[in-house]
Amino acid sequence: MFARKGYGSTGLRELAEQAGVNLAMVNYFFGSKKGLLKVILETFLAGYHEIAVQELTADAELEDKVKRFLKRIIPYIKAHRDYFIVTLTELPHDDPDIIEYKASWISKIVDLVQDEICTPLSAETSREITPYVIGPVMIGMVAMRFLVEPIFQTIKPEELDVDPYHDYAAQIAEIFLNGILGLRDLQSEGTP
Amino acid sequence: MFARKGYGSTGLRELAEQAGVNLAMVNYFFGSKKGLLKVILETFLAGYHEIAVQELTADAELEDKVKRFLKRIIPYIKAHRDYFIVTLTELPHDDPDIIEYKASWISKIVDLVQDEICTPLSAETSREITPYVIGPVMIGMVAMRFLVEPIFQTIKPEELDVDPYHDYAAQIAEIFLNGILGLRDLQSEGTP
DNA sequence: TCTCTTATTAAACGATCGTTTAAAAAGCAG
DNA sequence: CTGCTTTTTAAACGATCGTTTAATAAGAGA
Repeated sequence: MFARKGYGSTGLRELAEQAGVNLAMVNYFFGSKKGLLKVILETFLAGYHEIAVQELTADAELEDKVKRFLKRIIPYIKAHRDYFIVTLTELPHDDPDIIEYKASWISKIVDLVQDEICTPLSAETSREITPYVIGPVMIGMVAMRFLVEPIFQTIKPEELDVDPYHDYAAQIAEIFLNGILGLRDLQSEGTP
Repeated sequence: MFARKGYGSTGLRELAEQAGVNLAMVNYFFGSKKGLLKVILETFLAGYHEIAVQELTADAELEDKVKRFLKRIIPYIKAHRDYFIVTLTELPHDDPDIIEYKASWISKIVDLVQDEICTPLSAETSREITPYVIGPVMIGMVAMRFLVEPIFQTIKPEELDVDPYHDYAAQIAEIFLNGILGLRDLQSEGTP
């Protein structure tokens, strides 16, 4: 409901009703409405970070690590789409508590991108890109699709039967790696 | 206030107070709270679409068109950051009225990307990518930075004095064009 | 069974929500 | 000034908000 209607527009009564529990249970278990939001953020970001650590710190080439990361993170986002949308769209909102909480997670991911992508990248190529550029670029490439998908379903209903995410990870990986590495063969696997 | 607190969490009384007008004026001029949201969406999307038309339908090479588009659209988003955040973060929310309204704009942009990027791309290279992939990818690359910037300012306050968007358009253009074209010279202009 | 902790409930709290109303103020052509 | 439209105001509308309270029910260990 947070993902669909927005955090602020979701009432706890309707939420409790849909969950099949009493209204007071929300505050009893989560402390407050914001506490419920925090659990959503925590759940998604912890899972995201775990995948990033596992795939990006692996002992492999930069290219393979990025490919494997994308091949895992895209199904992860797809499976937890609502949590992801909440995490993303509630990002800039002004609660200092929430901001600082997310900052602690994102800080870890930034360090990871720095060590595992930016540093190897400047060694392999002559390119110097900060994680503050490349991080949002990578996430943005992957993520925006999920945000606009409800609208795409409105304007493109005839192709809804085929999986729009077929080979999506491979396509994103190729574009991203081409983008940061500068040169790649056009006919790589996964893309027609 | 919509960008900072979220649409649903923003009250019209506080909004009217910050605007220095009477509460009833909002409904008098905008009809409803949702009407105010629509004006924000209309304003941003109309400006975005206009830039896309001007730069992407120009008589030039695909590469130049994309570069020029990004060089204009990034300052545009930067200048209308709040409108952009509202347009983006209120994207998937479930009001059919809002969904259909945005769909009409995004449909135009999708057609533009199809005609001006995807079609020329499949001619120049052997690559077939739909606008439903490449559109979100391009916007996502550009946009995510603006979403996470408040958090970056928390975890990276020491570099706040330098403009984080210096050469940003050129960097994004290079990564994106490398990404979709597959091969590019590493030492292009604008990137150290 | 008894005791103590945990879970669940209905009800009410004060506050704020978006919207509407009716009247006053301002603006303006004739 | 006069008549008429547009703008602005204060007040109130009913509804819903997140949260709390106090009482009851359920559960679990001794």
